Amino acid sequence: MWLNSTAQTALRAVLCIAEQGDDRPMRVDDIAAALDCPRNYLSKTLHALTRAGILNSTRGPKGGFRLADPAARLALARVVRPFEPAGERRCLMGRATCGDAHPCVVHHRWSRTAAAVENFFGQTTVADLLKKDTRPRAT
Amino acid sequence: MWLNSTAQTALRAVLCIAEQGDDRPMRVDDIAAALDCPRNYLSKTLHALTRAGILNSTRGPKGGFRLADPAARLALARVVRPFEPAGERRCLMGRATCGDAHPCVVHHRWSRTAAAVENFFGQTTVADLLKKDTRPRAT
DNA sequence: CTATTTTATCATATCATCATGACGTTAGCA
DNA sequence: TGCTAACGTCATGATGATATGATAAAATAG
Repeated sequence: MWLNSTAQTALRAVLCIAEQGDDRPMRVDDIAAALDCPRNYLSKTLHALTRAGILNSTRGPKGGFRLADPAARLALARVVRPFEPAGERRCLMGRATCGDAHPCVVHHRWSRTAAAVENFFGQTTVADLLKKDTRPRAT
Repeated sequence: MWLNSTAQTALRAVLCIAEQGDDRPMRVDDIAAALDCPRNYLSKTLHALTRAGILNSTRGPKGGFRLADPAARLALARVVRPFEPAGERRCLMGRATCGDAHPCVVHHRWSRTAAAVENFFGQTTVADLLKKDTRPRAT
């Protein structure tokens, strides 16, 4: 609905790594198996997360990926941002110049809702998602 | 950010038609000129809006497009819905089975925010956007 | 009926995203 | 040093969204 498939995979991969909590790095193949997603494409995605400072990668035997920061410090926004289209548009109608100064017709009505969404991604951490919910959960 | 370019064009086109308020239908070429967008692609988009019951089209001289319903009855959700990807996903992580019964790890946290967004599109009408704002506006 | 004006549709091109497979690079270990 | 396990990257293809141009179909005017 709101995230492209690469961003979804990134989120799921980060959760997968955070979930096992282990100190050992987790291998691409294991993550790919857990998520049931293509290995090489996942590799590229994980590498992008590494460049973004969200994961650390180590090569060679016993290598793999682990979180660069504790899950409680990792907001979903950081995980998702590297996979958003280049010139991330804030304007619902795609106007380049839209802002508080030169708003499009929807700007003032939309900006409250948009802020709520940004707040969700900015405030929710990976650790939050690992906490057991009151209801049963999966993956 | 939230709408693909076709949906943005659809919204702008509907606003353009609603804005002139005139009883005469508005021609594709005029709308395309107003929005500065490709004529034939816009034609397809307008035709999709017609199939969705949002516009009426008439062919031949004096033909064109006009709103099927008064702008006050036209929620943004109706304008945008025909251009959303086929199997519209509610789940942030793209899980097919995600719902209140079998939630993914983000479901309960995300659903409140998602509801706010749906509420925005469902409650805001085209007429709302035509009202003058307290601040200066454009397009 | 014919010409003109307009929407409707088709075939095709272009581009970004998603995905695959092959190969290169680095690190540990004996 | 040389083997092997793992990440890193490149070339290429598949798919869907976006866009263009040509042509068909409908309605009006004369």
